Amino acid sequence: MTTDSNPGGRRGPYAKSTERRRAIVDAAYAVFGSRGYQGGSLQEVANVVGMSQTSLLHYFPTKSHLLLAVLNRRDSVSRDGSAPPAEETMAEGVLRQALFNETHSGLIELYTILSAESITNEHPGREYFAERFDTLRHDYAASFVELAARGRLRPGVDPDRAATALIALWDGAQLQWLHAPGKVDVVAVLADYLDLVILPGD
Amino acid sequence: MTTDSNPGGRRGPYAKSTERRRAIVDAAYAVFGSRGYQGGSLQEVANVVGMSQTSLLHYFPTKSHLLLAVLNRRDSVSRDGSAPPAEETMAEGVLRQALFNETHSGLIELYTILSAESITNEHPGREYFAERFDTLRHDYAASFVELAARGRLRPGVDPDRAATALIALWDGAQLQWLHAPGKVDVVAVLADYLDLVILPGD
DNA sequence: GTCTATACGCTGATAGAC
DNA sequence: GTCTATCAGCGTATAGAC
Repeated sequence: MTTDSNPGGRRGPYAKSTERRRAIVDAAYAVFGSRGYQGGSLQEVANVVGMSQTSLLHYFPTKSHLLLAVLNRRDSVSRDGSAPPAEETMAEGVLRQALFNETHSGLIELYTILSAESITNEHPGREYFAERFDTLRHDYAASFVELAARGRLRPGVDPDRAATALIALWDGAQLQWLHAPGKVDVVAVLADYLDLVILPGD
Repeated sequence: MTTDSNPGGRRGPYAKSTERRRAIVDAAYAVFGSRGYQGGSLQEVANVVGMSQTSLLHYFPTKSHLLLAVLNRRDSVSRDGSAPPAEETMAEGVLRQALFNETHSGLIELYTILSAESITNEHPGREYFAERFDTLRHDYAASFVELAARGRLRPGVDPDRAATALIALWDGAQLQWLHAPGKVDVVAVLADYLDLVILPGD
């Protein structure tokens, strides 16, 4: 079983190469996270890795390619927090992830800057974020529908709009938190909303 | 009565100069709004105005100065929507403004991109947004406290966190709206939340 | 006040030696 | 695979003629 990212397998001749790629993406993750895509440079990424800028381009032909690699890696990073319990409600999952994010501000910075930066027309991350928001809305809406079926969604609450609201609340609260970490409690804000919308179980 | 922006008064020798400055800020507003601060260039702003890039620097010595002028102008632009009724509740004001924003996407783009971009350390707009969020939280919290005093705030809702949530919801919903205008209804999302938190009057 | 000319750094990207 | 050398282009900003 071979993949594009590791065609030779773990012990193959490309093992070192995939390791190097991983180190580059790690560095780019940090650079783009703190300066944005437009604000970060390949030179700076190369410095972090400890290689020349041209060597970096040997692994990723263009800056756009590197960004897409970072974005695809982001998801796996964010899931490394702790083993998610097999049986976990949507609300529990949201709060656990929000709590995890508090200790990984680099992740939030990357997400916040790039999701806003990518609304410009030619930004290479535009499609990624449009699709991501679509998927998130769909998934959370499904969770709210499920709650409604069990009579645990507050009457009058629309599942689709609640999904949009939950995501919006999360992103917006993180933005404020990045501007003033001491003045905003992201987890509490999310918990408040979920308590408001989801009725207590039996 | 003289001000820094118009030291000679309306008919003074600086009238043409202030007019020119206004045109430049208008152009910068459009350019930074669609490409961000880092993504936009002085050359592009100059092209929109119809002057050389160096002439532009005659009015604003650096790019940072221009950005600050744009940010300070932003507020007056956003208030031009329609004469706000003298007696208007906080909720009505929020929804009216959100509705106005729908027809001025450039304003939202500017705000969304710059508020995220400015979380990077050396961004010239950093202070502006930190203070802006502070002021907004304070103002909305005061409105929620007032509602609570009249028994119109849902029991258990914390005014400070509700203020943070309202702003977060607004920003986050606009971000999603910019990525997929047809799939997100910002006004509806805000109305849902306000209906949930504010109890109906007598 | 407006322009041309220009300085000078940094950008992403290419060519080619080793 | 990694490097040096180098490219062309764009960025902000300055000097100085008119």
